[in-house]
Amino acid sequence: MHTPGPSLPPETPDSGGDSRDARRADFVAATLACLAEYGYQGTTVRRIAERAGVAPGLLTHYFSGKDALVAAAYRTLGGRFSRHFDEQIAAAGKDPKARLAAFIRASFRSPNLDPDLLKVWVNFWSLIVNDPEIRRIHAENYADYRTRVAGLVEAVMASEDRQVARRDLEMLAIGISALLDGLWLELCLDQSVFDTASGEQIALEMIATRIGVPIP
Amino acid sequence: MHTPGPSLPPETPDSGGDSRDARRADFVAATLACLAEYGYQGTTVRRIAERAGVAPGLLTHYFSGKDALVAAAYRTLGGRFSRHFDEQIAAAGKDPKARLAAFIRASFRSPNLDPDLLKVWVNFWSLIVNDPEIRRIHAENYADYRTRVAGLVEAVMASEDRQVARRDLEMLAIGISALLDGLWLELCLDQSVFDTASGEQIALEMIATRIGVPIP
DNA sequence: CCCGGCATTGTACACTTGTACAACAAGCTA
DNA sequence: TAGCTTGTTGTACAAGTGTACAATGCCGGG
Repeated sequence: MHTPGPSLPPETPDSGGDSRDARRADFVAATLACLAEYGYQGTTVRRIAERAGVAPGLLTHYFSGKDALVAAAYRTLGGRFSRHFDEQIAAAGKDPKARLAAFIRASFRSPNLDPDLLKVWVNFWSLIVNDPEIRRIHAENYADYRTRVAGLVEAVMASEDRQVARRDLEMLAIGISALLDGLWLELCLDQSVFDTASGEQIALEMIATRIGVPIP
Repeated sequence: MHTPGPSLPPETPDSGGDSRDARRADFVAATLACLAEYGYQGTTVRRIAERAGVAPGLLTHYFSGKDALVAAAYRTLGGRFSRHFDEQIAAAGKDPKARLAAFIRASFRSPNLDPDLLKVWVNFWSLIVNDPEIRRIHAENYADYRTRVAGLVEAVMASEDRQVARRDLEMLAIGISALLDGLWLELCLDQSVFDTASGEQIALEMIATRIGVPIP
């Protein structure tokens, strides 16, 4: 799957080389695939290695251990989501309402709502509770998320000549992200009750009425 | 902790006796305690037995295996929550708005928001994804939950002489339960961002504006 | 009083887990 | 080509997993 040899020797001590990062990315990809298919319980070092097409022992050569690999996978997935949101918002142009709508819709469209990714995400949620490192990453992700939501809402309000107190904006952001998380969660646990299109509509309506501004 | 001997021999084949149920309840309690303290990973048969003050081998005498015990624990916890909701709603009297408010408030008050119980709940969420039996139980719980929410909202609307289509009511119930679940989730993952009082307020405001009726 | 049937114990078993490590392969420098 | 570094393998190891089971204790009914 990969040419084994490194093309260049490490130049600086910390930038461990490009091929090394690519190999680490392979491990992360294999880990996410295993989490999606087998859950955290079934995501063993051996299965990850098998998925990556390498020997189990190689893991400790690229990561300090399984925990570090899982944390890296969580970081990667969070970054991927974040980038997806940024892209969709940017693609919506400059109108604040369109940007908020694009963000909400992005929460229910690929690659975010790939059922496999949802399963992975729920697994990470359960890890947050007990693993301090994963919790630290979550705290960052969640803070970024709330900041993003608050910014989008603030822009919409400003465009309507309405001022919102900072604290109200924060509460609003918590409520909106909770709604999206909750819809996401249930959609992940059981996709037979409602589908992504319904989830999108529910979120749009609830958020629009809450901030008192119709969203296109 | 328990008198070991059975007080009465089994009368009928299926009602296996009272003491037997009590013993099973002990196991369930120990399992929930372990889930809260160590997470699912750390909830081993040996630790459960230690918590219950019995030998590990006794588990298979009361349950077909660890999976069955965990499923029983999930069922127990869901039932406990459900009962808590019923009580709080009933205690609120007959006014539909007061009843809805009581339900929302109950979501953020003891025993529901005991941090330990939240940790347990998140662990179960991650199990739903991969365990069919747990998923089945969740489907029941979630259906009951939505029915309850829909009923409360419908009563409020009726008291305001407003009719809501069945499908709109269902979507409303999904949105409200998603909001509550999302707030619950974040409150569980990281209690430093907002507290239960804020969560309660956010939920009340968001739901009240959504259904267009102020909630006391 | 003894005895049959439970509840309960402690342990053994087969298996899986994450990690460590000696050995081999392969390319670059000199 | 020799030597060195690095990637990679396969396996071994200790620890821990859920479960099965013979043995023990203890009670109530005859």
